[in-house]
This record gives sequence, structure tokens and C-alpha cells, in this order.
Amino acid sequence: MTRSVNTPPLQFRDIDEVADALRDAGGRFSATRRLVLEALFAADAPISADRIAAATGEGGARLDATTVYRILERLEELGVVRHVHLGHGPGLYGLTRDGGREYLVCDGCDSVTALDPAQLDPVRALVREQFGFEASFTHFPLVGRCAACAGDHAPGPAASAGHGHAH
Amino acid sequence: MTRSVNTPPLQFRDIDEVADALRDAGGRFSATRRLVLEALFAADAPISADRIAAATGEGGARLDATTVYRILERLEELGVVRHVHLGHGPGLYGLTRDGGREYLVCDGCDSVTALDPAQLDPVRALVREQFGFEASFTHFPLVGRCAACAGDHAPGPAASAGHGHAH
DNA sequence: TTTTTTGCAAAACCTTTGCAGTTGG
DNA sequence: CCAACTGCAAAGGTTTTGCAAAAAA
Repeated sequence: MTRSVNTPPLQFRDIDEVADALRDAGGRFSATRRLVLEALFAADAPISADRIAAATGEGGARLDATTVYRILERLEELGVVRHVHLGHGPGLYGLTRDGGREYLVCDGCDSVTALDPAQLDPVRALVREQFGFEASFTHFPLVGRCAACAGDHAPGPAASAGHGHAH
Repeated sequence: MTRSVNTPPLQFRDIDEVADALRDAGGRFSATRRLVLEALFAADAPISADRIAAATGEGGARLDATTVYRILERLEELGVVRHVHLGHGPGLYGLTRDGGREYLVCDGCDSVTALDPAQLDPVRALVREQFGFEASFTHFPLVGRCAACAGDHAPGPAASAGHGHAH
């Protein structure tokens, strides 16, 4: 128990707060960055860099993917954004102010369940007790089989044919 | 509830057993496949397709990556092999007979801890109770901060600079 | 004006696909 | 002999890098 820090405020409630943070860090706040932030603030779930680029294209020239990745990188450094890998596809980016949601992903039907971090606190506590390990399901989800799929066939090996999902 | 299969024995203790399984499934057992299996049986931790290819190259012509991927795919179908994603790098392949190990990966120092599945049973039980979800840490690890890194800096956002690891 | 940002082109990286030639049974 | 397997070349999808032009402060 060396520390007591517990996720600093870092709210970033709106785009202007992010703009300030960007400038405070010696950066600039361009129209381009505003577009990316608008896409992020508009999204209700984490989205890919490509989808962000597409969103920016709706009202004008679509931003280049490179630019989007670079902006997201900067925003992650500032703690505004975080990305999660929910499967084999592209990383998905979301605002940290959205509570740092954690995820359950079903191996069988690929369904994604977003949880409030508090819901996983008992699990986290157990893992901490047993392994001295502070678990987080924000970057990689908790993977397994949802109730529906668990009854389908066992989670063991040889889980392939006839299920239409490949990992 | 269409099926009731419950993880058949499927030991695959040695290469010959796999050879039989391959032939039983209408496939063939080539020298190439033997090389891949030798690399897998020799490894003491999951390894990438590329490292398998490299291993086969030691005593002759290095196998093509394509071939290795195709063989691994076949072996996964048979339940001989399984792959895990421990980070942003390539998938890592290992024998299922190695107990279907599950993993803890530290976000701070990138250390990997292999666990016996039984060690995670209490965690699994808790997750099952709370969410009706059958968790598995064989495909994606349990990610977080190890004891050493947890005292380092909080798991919140803004976790970057000075740590030499990027995710 | 100075420094940061941007877009384009290109490449890196991991993995898959198509196809013609080879090989196991 | 024939189906299964292999290697090569190419492509697919995601992300990064280099560089010159454009824009913020």
C-alpha cells in the first residue's frame, strides 16, 4: 500500500476542456482535432480510427487515417482517450470520461457487454488477494462464454466447426 | 442445448498421437508438419508463427510463414494447439496439453505469468455467479498491474511517459 | 516566424488467399 | 493416382514512419 492516488479527476467533460489541456501541454488545437473530438464525444461506444475518419468525412474532406491515429495517440497521452481490443479487429477508442468502462466479450456469439467498473470490483478484489495483481478490463476484455453460449458447447478445445466465428 | 460434449481427453502427449489424429481426420502427416510439431513440443511457452518458422530453419530450409499458419490452423481445429494474444504483437501458439495455461500480463513491465487454470477457478466462479459468464484467460490474458508495478503509479489514465512501454 | 500539424506515399507488421507444383497414402 | 499439402507471390487490414506543405500561435 504505497500509494493512495485513485484516478485523478481528469474529467474532460467537453471539447473545450480538452482544447485547454492540449494547449497546456504545448500543443495546438486545430479544426482537425476538433473533428476527431466531436466524433469521440458523439459516440456512445468505443469506435475505430477508421470510423472516426469516416465520421469526419460527413461534413467535408475525410481526415487521413494517419492523422486520426496521431491525434488519438496524443489524446491517450493526455488521458482523454483510451483504446480497447475487443477481438481480432482494430483497436476501439473511447473517452476516459465515460467511466472507463470494462468489457465482457463472448467467444461464442461475439456479443459485447459494457460494465460499470464497480461491477467488477469484487472480481478485482479477489484477483488482488490471490495474486497481488491489480486487474483491469479496459484494455483487454474479460473473454469467455455468455450464459446463452455456455450451454451450447463446452469452452474446451475443438471449438470450431459450425459456429461461424473464427478467432 | 444441442451438444453435451465436454472437453474430450485429447491428450496428444507426443507427436505420434497428433500424427494419428491428423490422419484420422482425413489429413496427412508430412515432414513439414512434423517440424512444426517439434517446435511446439520443444517450446516451454507459447511462441509465434514466425518463431516456429525460424525454429524449423535451423536444420534445413526454413518453412514459409504461410505454411506454418496453415498447419497451426489445422492443429487448432484438432484441439492440439491454441493461441493467445498477450499484447499487441503476434498471436502465440502453444499445445493444449500444456494444461491450457492461463495468463496474467502486467501493463507496466510487460511481464507474463502463466497460471494453472485451477488457480483462477475462484475468479471464474465469482464471474459466473455475478454475470452468468464463463470466463477464460486462455485467449486473452488477465491484464493489469503486478504487485511491483501497482505501487509504481496508479492504474488510471495518463499512464505514459517515462515507462518505456507503449500499448 | 517558428513550431506543430497535416496529408500523402510508403512501409511495417501480422495474417490470409490464390495458384501451380509437389507429395503422402 | 488423386486428394491434400506446400511455397511463392500477392493482397488484406491495421498501424507506423518520413517528408514536404500547411496552419496554429
